[in-house]
Amino acid sequence: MPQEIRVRIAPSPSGNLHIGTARTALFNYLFAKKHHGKFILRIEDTDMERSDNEYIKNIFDSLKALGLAWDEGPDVGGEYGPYSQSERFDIYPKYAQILIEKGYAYECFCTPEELDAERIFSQEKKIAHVYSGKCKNLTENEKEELRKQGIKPAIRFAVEAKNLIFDDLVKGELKFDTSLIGDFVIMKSNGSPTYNFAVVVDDILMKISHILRGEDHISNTPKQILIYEALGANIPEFGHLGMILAPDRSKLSKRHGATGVSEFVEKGYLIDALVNFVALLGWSPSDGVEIKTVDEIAQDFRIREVSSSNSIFEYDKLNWMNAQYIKKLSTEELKQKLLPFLGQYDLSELSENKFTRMVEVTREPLVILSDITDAVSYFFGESVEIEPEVQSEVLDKDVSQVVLKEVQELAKNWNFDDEDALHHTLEELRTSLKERSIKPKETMWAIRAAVTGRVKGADICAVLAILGKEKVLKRLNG
RNA sequence: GCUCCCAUCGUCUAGAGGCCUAGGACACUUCCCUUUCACGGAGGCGACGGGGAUUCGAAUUCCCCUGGGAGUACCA
Repeated sequence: MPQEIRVRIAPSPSGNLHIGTARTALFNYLFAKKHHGKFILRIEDTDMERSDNEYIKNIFDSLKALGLAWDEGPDVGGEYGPYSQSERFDIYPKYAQILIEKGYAYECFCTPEELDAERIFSQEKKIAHVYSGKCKNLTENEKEELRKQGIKPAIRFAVEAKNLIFDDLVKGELKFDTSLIGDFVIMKSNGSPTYNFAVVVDDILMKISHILRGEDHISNTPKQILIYEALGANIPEFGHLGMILAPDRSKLSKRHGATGVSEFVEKGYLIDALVNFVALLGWSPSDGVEIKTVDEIAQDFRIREVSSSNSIFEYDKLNWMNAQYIKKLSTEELKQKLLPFLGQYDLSELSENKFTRMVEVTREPLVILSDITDAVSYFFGESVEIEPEVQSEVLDKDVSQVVLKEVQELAKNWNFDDEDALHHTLEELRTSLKERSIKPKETMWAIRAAVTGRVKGADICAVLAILGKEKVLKRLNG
């Protein structure tokens, strides 16, 4: 690869940063990193009606959170700006004009009605719809006449019929018959460029060397290559990634849960886990070790080895990976990340030390951060809600009643400030009750059920110590 | 309809003619550990969509079918 490697991600701010866009961004970033190139962010906000500043901010924030720092972009600037398409409006007509002068484009005065009629006609004949090209050979006089009628022309690219072949970085050789494309519009009659034209002009001007994007763009590629050729520009390398599909093999949409990166974060997914997971959709590590940092992945990344098929977004593995990343967090880091999910509790009930201890003993089964909300509920409040099954399966049993009666008295003298001591105390309790043929398990369950209202949860000694004598006694008697 | 892309366990994938009685990860499952849940450890279940062709030999190459996906706009 001779020239400088320059890749870009060009999201359109019509929604929060989509997980699919995030993956495309990641692969571009990985490719740039691997080849010591530049990663560029360009905002395609041409469609003013659907663009929103709030989404631009979301895209910035999400990309940053993902750790995908861009070298050039709307906020940081760069040599080839501006990087917001809305600020580049005046540069497109110029290039359209050049194409007209060189005979690669022409003005089209067809009305939407005429165009619709053509389309319906081809549909009925069951052939590929191709614009007839009837405006291609309009004389100057005819054009002048049309203009006088007040018709504003669009500009169409005159497509030459030929076989177009290119070597896709992930799909391999791709072939197209351009006669099936038809002369397409590059400038709308309102003066704004169409997507296919704007991207090419921007990519040429920004010296983009490699275009890695979703395979939904494959059919745009021949049109774009034609424009590159007509403009006499270097044609970049293309690589089309498979799509990310929902488990039902349809397009991933809100119906399937979160689609935006920020939504995953709000649900309690760790951004590192998300990136790692998404990298594994299409890419696989050469050493078989799946948990890796972005830098490690970049070292090992080879675009030509990326899978060319679509992949399905399954939560099972994401969940597993998220749990792995949670395990790697220090308790201090975890405490900070957990805070947003503990809003409904009065944290002042707990000292800093007890709060830390609580996190330590409840973190093990966490899959997503928001799991903490439920996992920790019995630590707060004076009384505790007893689950119905716990009541009938445990508390109502005679053994439990015996145990609790015993404990209610004994606990008054327990040392709740020392977890180790508590541990010994309970061990003694188990052995002594065992002599009265009460199983250790039954002893522990009875206490756990009465104090937490559940049959599962954190180490019971830690729970008792964190709750403290007052709350425990109250619950034992409640 | 037309054009294009894709096709290995349920899912993500390894595999680029013999190393494959197809490997790994997640999920599922059995057992162990254990005061519960979980974690962890040791096993198990489980796939080359179908049919031709090339070859001594095909998951790997070619063709057809089937299935899935995408595009088909003066949207991006």
